[in-house]
Amino acid sequence: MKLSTRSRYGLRAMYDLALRYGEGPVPLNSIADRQMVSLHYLEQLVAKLRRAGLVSSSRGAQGGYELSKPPEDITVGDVVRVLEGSFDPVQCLSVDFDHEDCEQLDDCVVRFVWKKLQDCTNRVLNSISLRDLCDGTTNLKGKACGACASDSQQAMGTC
Amino acid sequence: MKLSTRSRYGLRAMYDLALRYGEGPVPLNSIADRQMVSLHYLEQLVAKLRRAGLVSSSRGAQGGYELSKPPEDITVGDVVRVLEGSFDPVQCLSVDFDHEDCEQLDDCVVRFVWKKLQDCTNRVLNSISLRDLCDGTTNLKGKACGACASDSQQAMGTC
DNA sequence: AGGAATCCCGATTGGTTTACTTGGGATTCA
DNA sequence: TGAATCCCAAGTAAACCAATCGGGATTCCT
Repeated sequence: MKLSTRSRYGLRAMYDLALRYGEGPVPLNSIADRQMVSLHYLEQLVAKLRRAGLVSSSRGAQGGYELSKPPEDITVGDVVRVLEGSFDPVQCLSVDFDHEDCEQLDDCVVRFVWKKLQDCTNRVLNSISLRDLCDGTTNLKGKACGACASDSQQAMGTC
Repeated sequence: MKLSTRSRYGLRAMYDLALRYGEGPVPLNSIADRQMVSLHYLEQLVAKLRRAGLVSSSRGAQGGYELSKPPEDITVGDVVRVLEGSFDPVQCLSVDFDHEDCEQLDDCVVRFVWKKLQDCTNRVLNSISLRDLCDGTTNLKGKACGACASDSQQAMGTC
C-alpha cells in the first residue's frame, strides 16, 4: 500500500502547474527547483502525463508544460492512475482480469475486502481536483469523500 | 497502491484459521493445500503473524496454528499492517517520521491528499473483522465503512 | 524409545521494480 | 547562431518480491 515517488513528485508537479494555469508554458527546470526533484527524473514522469493527455508541451526556448485542461477537470485520481499504472490493490479486481484464472471469484470473501478498499481509494482520489489543491487545506478539510453524505462527518473532516 | 501476495495469502490463511477457530491447532500444510500456497512461503508469513501476536502455535505432531484471539477481535487491518509493514501511503504520514525532514509539513496540500487516503483505507480495513469474513459476502455487503453514517450508502453497499 | 508430524530458522535465488543518472538529439525563440 | 527547452533511450545500484532449499527443534503417538 505504498505510493511510489512517481505519484508524490508527479502530483506536486501537477499542483505546481495548476497554480500557474493560464500563465503560459512553465519550464520543467523551474518546477524541479521549486519541488526539489531531479530534472531528468521529473521529465520521465511528465512524459507519462503528456502521453496520457493531462499536460501539453511546447518545445524550444520559452517552452514548457501546461495543464491541457482546467485544474477543476483533473483529479488526483487521474494523475495517480497514470503514474502508478493503476491502483487496483490486487489483479483479480482489474478490468482485464481473466476470470478463468480464479475459480472462486464471485464468492471470494477475501476479494470482497480488496474490492471495498479499491472503491474507497477510488472515491477519495477521484473526489479531489487540482483546483481543490490550489484552494488550500482549509477548503479541503471540509470536503467529503464524495460518497459520505453525513454532515457531521464533513464537519469533522473525517470523511 | 499494490498489495503484495503477502497480504493476499496471509489474509486467506487467517480467514482459514478463523473458520476453524475453537477446533484446536490447524497444521499449516492443510492451509497451504486449501489455499494453494507454497508451504514454505506461508511459513514465513505466519511467522510474522505469530511474532505480532495474532496467531499462536503449538509444535510437534498434532500441532499447528490458531488465532490467539476470537475472530471478531482481529481486523483485516491488523493482518495487513503486520504483513505489509504498514500501509502509510507516504513516509511523512508515518508516526515516526522526523518533522525535520520536510519543512513544509503542516501546510503541505499534497500531503493532505495522502492523509485522506490513509484515513480512508485505515477505516475500511479496520472496520472488517475476521468474523465478518466468516459470515460471508452477503453480510459484508451491508457493512458500512465505519464512518459513513448515510443509510442510503449502506443500502447500496457503496461505502 | 523411535519415528512421524509439525513448527522454526536462516540462507540463497531469480526476477522485477524503483529511483534515479547519463548522454545525447530535436525544436523553437531571440 | 546559440541558448533554452523538450524528447528519448539506455544503464545502474539498490531494494523488494516471491519464493525455494536445507536443515534443526519439539511434541505426540505407538
